[in-house]
Amino acid sequence: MVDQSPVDGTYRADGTAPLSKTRSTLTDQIWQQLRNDVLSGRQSPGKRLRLDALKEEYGVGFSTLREALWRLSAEGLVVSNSRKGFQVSPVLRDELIDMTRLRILLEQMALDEAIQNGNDEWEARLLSTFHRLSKYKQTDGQPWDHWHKTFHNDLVWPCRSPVLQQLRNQLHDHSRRYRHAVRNDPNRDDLGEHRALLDACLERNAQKAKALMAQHLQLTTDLVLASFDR
Amino acid sequence: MVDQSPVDGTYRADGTAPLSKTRSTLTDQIWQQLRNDVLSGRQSPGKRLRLDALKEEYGVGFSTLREALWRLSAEGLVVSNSRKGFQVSPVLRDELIDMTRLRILLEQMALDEAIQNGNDEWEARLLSTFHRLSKYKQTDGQPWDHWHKTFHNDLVWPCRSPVLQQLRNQLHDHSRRYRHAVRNDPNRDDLGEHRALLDACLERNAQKAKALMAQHLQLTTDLVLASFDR
DNA sequence: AGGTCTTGTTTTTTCGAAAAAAACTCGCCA
DNA sequence: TGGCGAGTTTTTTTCGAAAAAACAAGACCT
Repeated sequence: MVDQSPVDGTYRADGTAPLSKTRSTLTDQIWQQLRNDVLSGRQSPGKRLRLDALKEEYGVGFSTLREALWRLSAEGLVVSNSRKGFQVSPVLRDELIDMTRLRILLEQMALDEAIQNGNDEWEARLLSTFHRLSKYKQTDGQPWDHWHKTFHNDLVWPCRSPVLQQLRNQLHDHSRRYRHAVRNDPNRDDLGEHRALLDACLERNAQKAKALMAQHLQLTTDLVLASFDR
Repeated sequence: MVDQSPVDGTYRADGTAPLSKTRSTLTDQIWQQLRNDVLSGRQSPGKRLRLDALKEEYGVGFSTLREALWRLSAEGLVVSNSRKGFQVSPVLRDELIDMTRLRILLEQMALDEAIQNGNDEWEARLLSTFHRLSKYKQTDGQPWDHWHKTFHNDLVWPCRSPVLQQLRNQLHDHSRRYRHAVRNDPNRDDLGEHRALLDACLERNAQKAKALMAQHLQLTTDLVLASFDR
């Protein structure tokens, strides 16, 4: 169970890795790129991933690609068809429903514990991240995605269960693939929903926060499902 | 999120893959072998995995090994230290505690739904698997591990949530690494605990089953923790 | 002694070539 | 028409060599 978010949590618009003492390996970089492309929908669900084509596209050798692909396949973002190459995991209506149900449960669990343990630093963090999130619209793509994920992570920041955090992240990332499949509803008040969550946390009102979280996740899912059925 | 149990669920004492139309790839086989060795403790926690040594030990080339290792690293069974090779993930007291808490919750959730949906086929399956499990002792290693996992999977077989099943399996496998770290307590009644779970399910007594499950998992954990502190 | 520079050794990372499979083409036949 | 099979092309899988990085052992300096 490796933490699957960028190592240091910093966000860079161009996707470059931050400089550090030890340069990261190529496999790592390509993994990150591919992962991002899959999550953002640039590599669309179900698409066959031919090694030759990827070699061109990402400018690296076979082994590097295959290492990255196996990694993604263990995460479930890519499926490997024995001896018939790789393919971006398809999106399935039922999986989305199933996943959302689990997500709601896990997020609520984490939220409960977060609100129990929350302190000043938490509040500061939340406000700061919310402020940053408010600068972007969902249609802004990458930057919005980044701060959105960060905000949701910050919401449950005081929850001291790495395993739970890990599972949350796993499901969050998977959901992103679905979210990107649809154009966003223009008369939905995204920011408002997040502000409501923020407020409930500042009030330490666990019941309210959990209810809002369920609504928030369910609403997104319903919109995606609606577009599925068209 | 790929299902991480052997593809077809059959068990073979010698660990050979079942014959099928399309032979599986070498990477797949090595992944499975390495995975098993890590879970069974044959490759002990924290151990540095040198490529050269593995090349000898498993008789395959670099790429094959690295693909398998990356896969395991995505599952969290191995950690990759950028440019400093791989190592079996160490076991951590806190992680075990954390994981157990989550496991209890997920298992209970699944159990609830299973008991709701359970039917005749379920009962037959459970009895059959329990019978097979009863033929082995925990010290028998692989075969016991196999039927033990199968039994726990069968307990929640009617739960129709692939995502939940997936997460359960993930945590179950991880726990196995901890379980194997200790000699089993001789005056613990393993089989009895499992029979009690079986009975509660046949009675469709969800409350009882959930309580037993919590006890079952917690007891194992406590034994492991005790040996940690020595 | 403690630090650090140099140099040689080990280990990991990355690449492209060769082997092995799979997919495709096209002619043949029923 | 539709299925079968030989031969060809494409694509994947596997390997070992070469490059790059990490590590270890002394030599030297303060």
